[in-house]
Amino acid sequence: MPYTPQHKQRTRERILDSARRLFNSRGFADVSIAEVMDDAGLTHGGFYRHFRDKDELYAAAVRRFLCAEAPKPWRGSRRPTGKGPAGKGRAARLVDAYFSRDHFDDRETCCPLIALPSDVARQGRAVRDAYQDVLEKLLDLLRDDLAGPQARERALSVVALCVGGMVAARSVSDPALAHDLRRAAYRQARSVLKAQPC
Amino acid sequence: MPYTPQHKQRTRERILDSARRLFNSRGFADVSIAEVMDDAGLTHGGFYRHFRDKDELYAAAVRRFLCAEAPKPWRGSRRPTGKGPAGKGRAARLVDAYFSRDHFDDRETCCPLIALPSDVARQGRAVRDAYQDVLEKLLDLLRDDLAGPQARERALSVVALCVGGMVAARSVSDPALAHDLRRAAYRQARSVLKAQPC
DNA sequence: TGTACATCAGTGAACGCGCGTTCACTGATGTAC
DNA sequence: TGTACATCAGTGAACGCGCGTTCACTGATGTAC
Repeated sequence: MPYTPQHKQRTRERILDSARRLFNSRGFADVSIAEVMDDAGLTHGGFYRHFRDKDELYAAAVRRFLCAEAPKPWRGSRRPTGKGPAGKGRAARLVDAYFSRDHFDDRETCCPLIALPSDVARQGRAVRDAYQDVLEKLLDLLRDDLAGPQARERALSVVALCVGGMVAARSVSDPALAHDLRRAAYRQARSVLKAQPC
Repeated sequence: MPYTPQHKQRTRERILDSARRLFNSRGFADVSIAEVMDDAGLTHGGFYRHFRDKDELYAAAVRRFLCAEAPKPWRGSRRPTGKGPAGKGRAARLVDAYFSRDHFDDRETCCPLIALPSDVARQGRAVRDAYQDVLEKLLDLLRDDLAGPQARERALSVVALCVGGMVAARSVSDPALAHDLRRAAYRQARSVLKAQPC
């Protein structure tokens, strides 16, 4: 058994990190396998030692966000503007980070939920499964911090606000409108988190 | 002057309708100019009598949704489940239609805001301008029906819920989760419409 | 009214290019002895 | 401990294909006379 199994796995992870960044910023169709391999420091021919085809790479790259150590916006970085109220819950910190300017600007390592949704909607089951895994992870993190019978419903609304606020803001050309969309969705999400079932 | 100017414009509109449906359901990169022209009953060579390049077609196809006579979900069709309360406002009827099962299933002639957002986010200015025009149209329709200083902010939140709820639901593989996302975003949007600033 | 003409929407062959995928190979490395 | 070997991760040329775009052309039609 030449090379250790760890060697192959590390290479695979390098390929996935490259794929994740390239797909996030340029989409599935506009990124070639050769580019991904080149970015990972390899040549294109070796690709098929690691993945069956380009679709399998896509699904694995979407899911990679979960495995990547401490995904940026989910680390609970603090709110960019001023100091928030003390004793903020984990869900609130997550939402702050999700709607942050940094996360908006970060096209490469941002959450795939906002980088790829309409791309993914047209893909096959494997890719949508991966997208769903990421979405459910976000949902769980939010729901853990909410109480009451409406917890899941409220968490689902917040997910919709996260995805919609960010993805619509990115698709619009006027930065002021983008900012307003992001802030309005953010405030609404925060208010859903705070609200007793009203 | 052979052919009437109307002749050329009608052809252009046929091309745009084909492009809109094909881009909506399969995205920008996966649809070829030849397919669009073929769908419009033409051959590919004539394309450049109508558009400078494929990007210009994309921008025009996104905007086409506004010109298309009575865009489906915006016509204020009634809520699919039961009879809503009488005297429903235009914004409420719009939101009902937007989140309807029909609109969710309609990949071809649905609103481009949910069919293309992450695609558009990676495109140049012209395409994002077109996307913004559609988004602002939706925003205006909602805002017209709201009052108070928070009207714009609330309308922006509803737009984020529309886009996020629908696009996330479409990108997920489990139909039950898709349904829950769509319903949660829908209820939240309705509650934002109803709410006095709370 | 009828005819010759100019225009230009639409045709279809051709172009260069980059893609996903295959495959014969190379060479670094863990294992057997 | 040292060496021969088998494995298989990685290389790079090659394949067939479809793409966006160009261009010489055709032929339907409005206009001038």
